[in-house]
Amino acid sequence: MNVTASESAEPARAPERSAADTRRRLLASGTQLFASKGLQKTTTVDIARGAGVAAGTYYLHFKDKHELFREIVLAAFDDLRERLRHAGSHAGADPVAVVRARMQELLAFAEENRAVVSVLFGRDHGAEGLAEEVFDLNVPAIEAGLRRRLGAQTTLDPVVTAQALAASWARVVAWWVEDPDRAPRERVVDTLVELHPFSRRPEHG
Amino acid sequence: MNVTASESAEPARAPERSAADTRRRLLASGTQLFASKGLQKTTTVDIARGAGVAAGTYYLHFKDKHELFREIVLAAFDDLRERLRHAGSHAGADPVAVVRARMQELLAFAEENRAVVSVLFGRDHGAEGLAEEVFDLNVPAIEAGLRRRLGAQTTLDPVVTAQALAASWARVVAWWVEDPDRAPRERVVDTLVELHPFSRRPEHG
Amino acid sequence: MNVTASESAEPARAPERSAADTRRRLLASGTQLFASKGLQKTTTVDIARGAGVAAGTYYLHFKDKHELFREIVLAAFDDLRERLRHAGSHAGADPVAVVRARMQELLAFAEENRAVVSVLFGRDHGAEGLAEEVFDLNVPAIEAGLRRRLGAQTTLDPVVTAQALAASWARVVAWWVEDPDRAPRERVVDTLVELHPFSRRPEHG
Amino acid sequence: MNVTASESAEPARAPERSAADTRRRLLASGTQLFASKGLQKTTTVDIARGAGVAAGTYYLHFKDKHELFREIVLAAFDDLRERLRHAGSHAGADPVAVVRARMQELLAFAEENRAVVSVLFGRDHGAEGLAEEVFDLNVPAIEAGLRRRLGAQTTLDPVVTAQALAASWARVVAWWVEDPDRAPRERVVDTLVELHPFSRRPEHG
DNA sequence: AATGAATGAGGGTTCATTCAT
DNA sequence: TATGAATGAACCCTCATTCAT
Repeated sequence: MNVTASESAEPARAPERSAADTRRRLLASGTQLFASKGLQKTTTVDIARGAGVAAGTYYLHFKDKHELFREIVLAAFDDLRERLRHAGSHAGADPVAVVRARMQELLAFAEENRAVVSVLFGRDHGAEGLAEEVFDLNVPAIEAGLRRRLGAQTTLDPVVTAQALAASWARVVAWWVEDPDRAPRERVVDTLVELHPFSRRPEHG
Repeated sequence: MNVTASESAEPARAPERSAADTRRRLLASGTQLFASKGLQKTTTVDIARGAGVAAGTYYLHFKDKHELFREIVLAAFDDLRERLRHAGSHAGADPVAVVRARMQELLAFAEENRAVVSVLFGRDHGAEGLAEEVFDLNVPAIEAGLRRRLGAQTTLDPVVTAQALAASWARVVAWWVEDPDRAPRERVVDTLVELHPFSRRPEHG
Repeated sequence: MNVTASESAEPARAPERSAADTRRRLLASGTQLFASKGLQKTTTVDIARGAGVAAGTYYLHFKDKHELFREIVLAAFDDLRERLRHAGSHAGADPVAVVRARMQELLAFAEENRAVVSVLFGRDHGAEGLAEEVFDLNVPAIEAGLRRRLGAQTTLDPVVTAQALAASWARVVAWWVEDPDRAPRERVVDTLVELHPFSRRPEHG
Repeated sequence: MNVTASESAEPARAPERSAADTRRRLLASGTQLFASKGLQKTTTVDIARGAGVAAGTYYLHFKDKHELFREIVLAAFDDLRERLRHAGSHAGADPVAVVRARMQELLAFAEENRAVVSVLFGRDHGAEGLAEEVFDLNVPAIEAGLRRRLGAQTTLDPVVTAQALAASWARVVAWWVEDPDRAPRERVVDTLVELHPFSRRPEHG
């Protein structure tokens, strides 16, 4: 990943104004701007300026305005998905515990990546549907989990439920991230867990 | 204005290419386009063309590109809100029955106003937040209802729950309206009702 | 010109909403608007509205936007010219007395026709040069007067002097009319008279 | 930046199609067009074309249509004011000599900057009052000069006189610049000097 | 890799003028 | 005469993208 001329003399330092670094700074600048103004009101020139480079430099790293957005969204989703998977697999066999672990992880992620979460889940700032599409990719997984657990004994339609859950998580997390003082983190987790169908007491006694 | 039943004295027809009619056609054209391409990709020229009038005519009826959008959103929300209120007030005292009546009304509205629902609840098409803002206006009402019913005996935070519910309804309705064959209407209603906290069996036997 | 149903009972009154009246009102509305916003920022629709008629009515009375302006300017100049001629011819043979009489008349006219004076002499509001052209038509007359009186004995070029005088009168009158409290009318007259070359004491004794 | 006399080390030429150069060409093009057609009839596209660049390039250098105009007017007035001040301060103590020096400088300036003078003093081409406003800024200085010299012994009101003089200079210079053959430059100077109140022989003997 | 000036298509908006009623 | 909705050309301005250096 790095360093053109690292022999041994320089223990760690390198001309870290390298291409990779510029790319990183463009990503950071873009994330910031997309989170605050949305895709459509953010210009490539703004992004470049925010990264401290000239306008044309942007196009050495990304083929057009949308590629940077795509990159941010895809990387963030991959990261988040990985964290959620991991959180779930460590929670034991109790489905409610898994849900809780995942909600906790979701809010932790949100707290650490506020700008990114705004881009992913915030009300559209002209995102052209990418974030939404990627988001939809995860709905089937939710649906599968529901099917597995709920079986046939409820009136809950798994597809509809998956849509509902995904939307409520996205909304709550985006809302909370805007201002984490709106509610204590644990309260949010508790509520999301409680709202989940798995928390529902068995149909009969 | 209501020519349909005119006596006979009138020569024949009124200027039926009246301003009000053009305005209506612009609204229809705009709704269609906003639903399919979003606010930002829709041009005033498109809207005018869709209404069968010249570009400048748009501005005789709406002061700028956003006024038409505002008009659609505000009128639709007013209409919907009224229908929901009415549905609720006819459902008796059982809170679950109220929820069910409202979900039914919501889906009926969606079926009758597919394009409008896309604009209201669809994934942002560059809506500049108006639909979202208006939507938020309704969250407090949901929250108040929750507070009244849930009391202090649950772990559900009313604010968080309101966000979650509003988001899930919006998403489900937008998703369903895209293609009503995705699920039978009653199935959707049942699911939404079941997911609502009021359907939850009381905490203690 | 008028009256659909005037029998005889009404001695003098007539539906003075006749064509001539509409025309007059358009002229008045235009004068007002040209004076306050200038030719270019005034729209024909504004003029019509100001006259209490529909947009299209304007074109029944004036062939285009400029004809109304032309009318105002030409009529006002004719009126002013006539008044100045008359004032001069009543002032006797003393050239300075003639100048004084004319300056007095000019300021009287200005006071009575503030809006019109703004249009005629005010700083261009996008007047497309008509007022200026018409104004120039009067410079030769001033020049002729100077030639007659000054003869060859001065260093004053009559053409240059005529330009200078015309411009100073126009400017002073427009400036004064904006707010007549800026200087007492007689003071303005005295100054203009004093500045006129005829007030200059003879070259030699 | 000043390439003209570069040694030899430099490969050959700098990007002489530099921003500063383009900016200069836009200013020149704008001055030309404003002088001939006025602010309002000049389009930014015209200006760009006149400068040999694309339409959008205009906005890299000026934020809107008026900024270029402002720039021209302000720079020209600054320049002119400086030259007049300098001319006056070199003319000795005789007030008439000062006036003469300034009138000479004014006409020299006009001859060297015909287009700019048209913009500054020409009959309004829809200038939106900027030139006029800036012009007015100079009237108080004229007024102060008059007050100092004239004292209380005349009937001349300094404010009115200042308006009259400023207007006559502006008009004469604009008129003369349109076609300098209209009068020999010295003749114009002589006339303006003679018309100035300072040239007036003392009130008594 | 980087620069940054330049490009030019395209969108929103205005308004003088027309014309069917 | 009057109405007033409609027209459509034209203008200002933005910004994603290119390219010579």
